[in-house]
Amino acid sequence: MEKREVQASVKDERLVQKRRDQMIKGAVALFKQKGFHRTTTREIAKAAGFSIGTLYEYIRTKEDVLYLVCDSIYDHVSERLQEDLAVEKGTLDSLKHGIADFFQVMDEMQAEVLVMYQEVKSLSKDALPYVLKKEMEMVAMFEELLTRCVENGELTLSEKQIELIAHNIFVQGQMWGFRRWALRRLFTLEEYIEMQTEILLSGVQGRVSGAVAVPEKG
Amino acid sequence: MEKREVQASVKDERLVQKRRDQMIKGAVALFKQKGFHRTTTREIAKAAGFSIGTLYEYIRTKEDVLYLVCDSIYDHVSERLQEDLAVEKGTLDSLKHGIADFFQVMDEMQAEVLVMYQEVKSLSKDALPYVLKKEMEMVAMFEELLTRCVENGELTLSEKQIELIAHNIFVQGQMWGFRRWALRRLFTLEEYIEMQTEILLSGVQGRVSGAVAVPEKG
Amino acid sequence: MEKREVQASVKDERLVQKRRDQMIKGAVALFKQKGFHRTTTREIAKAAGFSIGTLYEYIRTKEDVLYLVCDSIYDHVSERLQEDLAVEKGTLDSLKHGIADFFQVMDEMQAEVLVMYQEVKSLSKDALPYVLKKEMEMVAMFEELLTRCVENGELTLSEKQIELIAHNIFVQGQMWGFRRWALRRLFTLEEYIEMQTEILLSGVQGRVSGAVAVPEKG
Amino acid sequence: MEKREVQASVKDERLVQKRRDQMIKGAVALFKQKGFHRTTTREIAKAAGFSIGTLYEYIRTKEDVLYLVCDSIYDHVSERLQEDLAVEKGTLDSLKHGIADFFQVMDEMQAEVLVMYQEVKSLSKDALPYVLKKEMEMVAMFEELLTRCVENGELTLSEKQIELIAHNIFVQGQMWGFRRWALRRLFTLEEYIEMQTEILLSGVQGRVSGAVAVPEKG
DNA sequence: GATGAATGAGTGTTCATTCAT
DNA sequence: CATGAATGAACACTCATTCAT
Repeated sequence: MEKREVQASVKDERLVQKRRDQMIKGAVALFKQKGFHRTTTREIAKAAGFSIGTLYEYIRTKEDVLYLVCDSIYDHVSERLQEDLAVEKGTLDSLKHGIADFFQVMDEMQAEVLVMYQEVKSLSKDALPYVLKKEMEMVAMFEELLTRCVENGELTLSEKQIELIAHNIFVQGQMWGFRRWALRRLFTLEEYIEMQTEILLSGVQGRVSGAVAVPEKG
Repeated sequence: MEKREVQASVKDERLVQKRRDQMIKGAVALFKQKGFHRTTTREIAKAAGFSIGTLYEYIRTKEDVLYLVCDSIYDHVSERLQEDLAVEKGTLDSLKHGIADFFQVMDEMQAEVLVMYQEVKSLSKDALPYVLKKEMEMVAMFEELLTRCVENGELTLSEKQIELIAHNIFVQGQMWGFRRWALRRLFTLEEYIEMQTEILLSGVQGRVSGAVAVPEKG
Repeated sequence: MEKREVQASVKDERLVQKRRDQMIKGAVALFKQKGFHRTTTREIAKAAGFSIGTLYEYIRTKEDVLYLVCDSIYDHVSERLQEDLAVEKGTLDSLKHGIADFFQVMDEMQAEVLVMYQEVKSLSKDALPYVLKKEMEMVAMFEELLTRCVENGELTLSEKQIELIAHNIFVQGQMWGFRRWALRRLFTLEEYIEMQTEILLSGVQGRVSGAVAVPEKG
Repeated sequence: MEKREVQASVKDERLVQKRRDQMIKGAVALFKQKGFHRTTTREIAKAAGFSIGTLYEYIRTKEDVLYLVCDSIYDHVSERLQEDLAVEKGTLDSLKHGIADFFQVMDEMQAEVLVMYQEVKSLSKDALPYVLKKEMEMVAMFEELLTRCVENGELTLSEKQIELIAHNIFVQGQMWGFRRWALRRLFTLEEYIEMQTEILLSGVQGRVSGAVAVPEKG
């Protein structure tokens, strides 16, 4: 997908990237603490280590910062997931691995995910669709993983079920990020990964053998 | 739980309630449209049908409005769920019914849920814990439903599994509300309810007979 | 002509007028001193005797202040000129009287005229045509005075000459306002009025009979 | 008159002149379009064909650019008028020629004149008197032309009348520049020149003999 | 001499909150 | 109780100017 460009006055691309990285890092910390709206551009500049004037050499509006943050998050997550997809297997193990990886990234990037999750709606009508599309792409990665398993005969799932389960995985990943105040008291990340995967696959594998329904009938 | 009081200058309790209802109704519409931060107190007053001066007779700060909105939403949802719990059954059907009901409420109150979901973090350190506690109470209702099923022998689940699944149900309910831009294209509410329930229970029921795990072991 | 409305948040029309009068008065003084661009809205508010917040209850943008100033100037000048036109004479004396009156107003409103003259171009594409139209109306008043004299046989002038002379009168009036740094050293207002009128009419009357110069010599 | 110096860091005088010419040319175009205040130094630099850093090698403040522009305009106009004065005649025709020339320059340099006219007041207390003096010098040229005619017996005018008429000529010239939105619809430049000259001289000649109107009638 | 990244004081504008009527 | 005019702290954003390279 085409990158939605955020205009900078400074020409040196390397410098732009460096400054934006500083910016994003500072902004995430602030947004996490006080949210996008309660954070001022001056605070962002300060956290990034430069002046307000310099901040505006690299963005055009405050919203650009938010967009840059969201974009960077998705980039990181996508990159990680792509690695799992690269291994062309279609086995249950590769699926499990993908899920575990995703949950792990969500754990590592907890701050960023939280921010993104609560602030996307603040994006303009211009940037929102772009970010949403990125999200769909990530869901699509899980659809891909699931489809491969189905094609491999490891799972029996309808198209719609694949889509729903992909969404579930995605949301459960985010859930670990933004409900950690509740979940952390109950589970370690490893437990969470294991238990969610188990629930997911036990329900889903059951469909392979039709055995699930038996007790209900019996 | 103790109600966290929002102070009003007006003494007449009935009037206070009436005005706040007007206020909440107007505020939800506005928050849904433009979010808490982009909505001004003047707009809230106008949408509520009275002047800015009057608004401040019934609240102390803008944040009070948000708190009132959140509180009202939870009240509505809780009330609805309590009805399901009231019927002391512990059958799978009653669980299914509870889930369906919850998803339905989430659908009906989509606007409110969305608002609450994206704006809670804007609550002060004072109000946030109170709202979070309410959320825990709702999750606890599902734990209760699940526990009864386990006690009734309809399901076999550990304590931790109950808690996780309760969270899952809750999050999937919210998911219908705030991911509807993606889900609505794939499922009707009925399909969504049916499919999610199926996945949830097939995984979970499988545990009753141990049949699910077999393929994994084999 | 339709008044171009400047929107106010305050409803009480009388109050709006009062506050705007304060505002205009303060603004003219400031604009005269430092020009529109170098004057801050805060300064305008202070000069008007209220806070910056209050200022913005009566206008929407800084430019509104400029428009209000221009509008008010034209209103004052027009009003004064209308009185001269009201007396339906068409004599040379009535023309002289009109010119003298105009120059006098320009003298009295020197500050305002200077401001308007130097700052109109700062008006937006929205307000500018409206102000220009007002200016044309004022020129038209002199055309009217001149036309009556021609109809009365007091002067012999072509259509085009009437238009040009009307413009000349208008510009000479302004000239007294914005070139006073040079003119004041040479003439009193009375002298200026007398001499300009003489030049104007001697040239113009001369066309009728050539008699003009005679009485002066005699 | 002493040139008011604008300090430059660069020593090479030829280069300084070259860069400033580029600068003035670009600045006039921009000032005409958006006025002095709405034009940024960056825009000026860009229009001039070099960087902001370079711009500041040749001026000290933004205001210097305005001064340079004004100065350059007067230089051009003066130069042109000096040519007319050089021919030491003192005839009515030479006066007419001078007026026509001035109006023509005002037409050609319309953009510049407009700019200068509307922005002089933005000059600092330092530069303003200098520019005003230049203006007086130009008025003085017309005084000179008129005085010669009087000395030659072609006109009969008092000192004060000479000064006033010189001002009138000057202002009517500018008027063609900054009121062209109104005048262009009524007159061509040629018509304007002819009609203004006629009015001016008929009034003024009339004083000599009262004969002015005669030829027209006869 | 030329460049352009960095700076931060300053600007127009908004909006939660108060309080006299 | 209700109103809405008044307030001013706070904010996003701009731009003239500097200076290290």
